[in-house]
Amino acid sequence: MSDAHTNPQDLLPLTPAVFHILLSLADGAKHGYIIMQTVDELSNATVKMGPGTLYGSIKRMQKMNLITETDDRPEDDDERRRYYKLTDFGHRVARAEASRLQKLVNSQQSQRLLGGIS
Amino acid sequence: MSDAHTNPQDLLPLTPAVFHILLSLADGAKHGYIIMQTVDELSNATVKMGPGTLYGSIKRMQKMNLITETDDRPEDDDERRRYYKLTDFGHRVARAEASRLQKLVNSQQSQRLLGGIS
DNA sequence: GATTATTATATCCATAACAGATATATCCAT
DNA sequence: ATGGATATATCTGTTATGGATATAATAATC
Repeated sequence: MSDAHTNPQDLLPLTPAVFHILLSLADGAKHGYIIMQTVDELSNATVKMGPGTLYGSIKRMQKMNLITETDDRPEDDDERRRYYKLTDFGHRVARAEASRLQKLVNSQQSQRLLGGIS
Repeated sequence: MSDAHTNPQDLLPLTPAVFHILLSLADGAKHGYIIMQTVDELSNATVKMGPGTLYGSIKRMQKMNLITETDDRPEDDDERRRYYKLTDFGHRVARAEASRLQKLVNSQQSQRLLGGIS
């Protein structure tokens, strides 16, 4: 569709909200409300994602083909819930962003702050 | 002034622009134009910070007491240049943000993307 | 069974952050 | 002296975010 020829690098850097949503979906499909809670936990309550940011981001991420809605759900599940999962492309983009951040925090400059190097 | 009693954690998460500027100042005072170039290099040209973002961020960061302007400069230096350095508070905040990101990329979810864990 | 709190999605609006264009002026090399 | 790079600064439009509000279904309590 709109990816395939798109280099994941071209989407970097991701906005923090988008990256956190991708991260929370890394271990499987989730619905919006759980995504919010996961982000809260994952970030030790540092990142508080309100509904505006969440559902707005979800819409944009669908257009970018980073995530798709899935019908896969448990039986007798709350029907209000809408589940989303990573696309292959979304997975590649998430990996690229994780890698970018990893390099950043492992950089000379970051290590100087954290460690430190003299 | 406005910090001292402020917990660095309260300012997290930093915006990417602010964090990159703090990072670029981690090894010493720099002037704006060099900060821009440093950010470009530091991010492997992924983050391109235009003048609007740079000088706007610098203003905000001064108000937040993350950086201060310094008179310390080489002799016969281009007088247009304005040098900025980290405050102690800015240093602590930068360290806190670096630490937060480090935890994030070392998290279960990130490792799953990068590695991976099954 | 009625009532309340929680879960869940969605939109709206004000603000903040950002990207890019424009402006201005100095420095440096040719 | 002319032109290109350096350097700061502001302005404007766009995007992202946070928080409030709305609505309704589910679950818990009484």
